[in-house]
Amino acid sequence: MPKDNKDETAGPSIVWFRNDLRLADNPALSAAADGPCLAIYILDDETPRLRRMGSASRWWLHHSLASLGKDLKAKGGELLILRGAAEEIVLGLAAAANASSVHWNRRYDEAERGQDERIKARLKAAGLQAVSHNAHLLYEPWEVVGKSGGPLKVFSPFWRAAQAKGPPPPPLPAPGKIVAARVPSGLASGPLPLDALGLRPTKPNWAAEMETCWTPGEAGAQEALVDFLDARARGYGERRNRPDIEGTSRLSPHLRFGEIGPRQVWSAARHSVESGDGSASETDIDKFLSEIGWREFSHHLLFQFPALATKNFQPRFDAFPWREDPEALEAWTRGRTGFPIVDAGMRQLWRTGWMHNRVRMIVASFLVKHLLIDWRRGEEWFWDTLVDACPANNAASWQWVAGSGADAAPYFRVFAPVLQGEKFDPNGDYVRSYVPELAGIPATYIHKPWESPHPIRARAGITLGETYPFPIIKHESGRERALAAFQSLSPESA
DNA sequence: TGAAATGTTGGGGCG
DNA sequence: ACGCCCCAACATTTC
Repeated sequence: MPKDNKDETAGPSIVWFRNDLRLADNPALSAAADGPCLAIYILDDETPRLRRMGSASRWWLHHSLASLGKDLKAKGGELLILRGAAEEIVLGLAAAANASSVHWNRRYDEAERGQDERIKARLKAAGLQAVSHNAHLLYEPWEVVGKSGGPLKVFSPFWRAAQAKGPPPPPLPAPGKIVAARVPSGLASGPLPLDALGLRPTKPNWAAEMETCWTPGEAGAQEALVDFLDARARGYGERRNRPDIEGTSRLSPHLRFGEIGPRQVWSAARHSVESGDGSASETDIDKFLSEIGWREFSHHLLFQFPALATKNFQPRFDAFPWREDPEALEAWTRGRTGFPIVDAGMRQLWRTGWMHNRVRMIVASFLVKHLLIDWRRGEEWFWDTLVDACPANNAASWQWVAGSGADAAPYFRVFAPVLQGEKFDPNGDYVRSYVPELAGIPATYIHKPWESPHPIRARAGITLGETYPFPIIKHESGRERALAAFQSLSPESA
């Protein structure tokens, strides 16, 4: 960045916040905050082909923007909230403010990249600097390549190649002080109060419980990371699979909105091992960082294959005989499949905007294999209901489970909901907290209430088919039907 | 980052 | 004492 020869008479810089709602380790902000700057966020529901953010994400976004606004103000800056087609807004603002440069951190979704390219070209044509930075990933997708120079389609070689590039650069500090430039008047669409975006639910306030279990914003993200590394990272390799305990970092929505960046996570995690004051072992931390690796891999795949959310990565899956079954889909989304671990997961998602990763695999496998419903229906539901819904992770993970993805789970891997429940929620505590009608069933039967002796159900106040559903499909027959359906596809080589 | 079926082994009960 | 069966417990393969 031309720092030294900055023309003092030139106009302000603009920093355009997107998926990077933080002050620290934010290269675009640091570059723009060199002098007077305008910090903006644009809610763009208008540009064609841009995927409209889901409901749960919008709730999160509201609070994250509120937090960012406060944090900027504390440094002397100001966050301008805008709404509309970003291309016209950025160009219009840059002209009205007589800006000298516009900075942003890169996005990796195809439509978003296209938008950024168009804006960059127009800004440059207008004689401005338009500079993109990396805040979202440890390594740019195009930097990690195989020996032959091609994209890597299997996780392990990908992650090896990425790590072989050496440690990522250390995170940047937050700017010490920010000078807010004067907001030009007479903009076609001027700054709005945050509430005017209407990001929060109104009619039924379905976000009530979400308010109690999340702290959106940079401070909440840092707190989550520190809590995790200090107290919960020990034994991560095992504990991460247990939905009944707080064994994961719960950083996903913070990473999604860039309230914390992967370089900060990487640096803090490595430091906690090397300094010896973290509780976790080298193995635990490597396992944790490999989850960051999966996030990188998802973005790598999305970059190589932009249609990741809508098209099978393996074309042979185009012939898959998916079923239309609105009733089964509804039972799945509402957590009424009759399989307690599946229903608990779907209700955790609905109530908290998040689901434990192990349970995500179980419910996804159930939708795609037992119900034979297209993975895209699941992807769409998750997109709307997850606070961490991300174009890369959500699509890559669904394709992974369906078997249609890169380095995907083999088609014959069908999760058995009862066994998974018994293995990873052994006392049934997770089920009890999200399927309260089963609370009175003892651990022996909590994952298969239909097998419990009648007196036990009576004592627990359960009448199957009334207070809790019968399984909507028998596991064994669902499994066989799924295997037959997958068998009908042409082999991988074709 | 499965599950189920099938195969193998080895200890103990028992005729 | 010996072989036989049963069946965990583990290992392998098949889907």
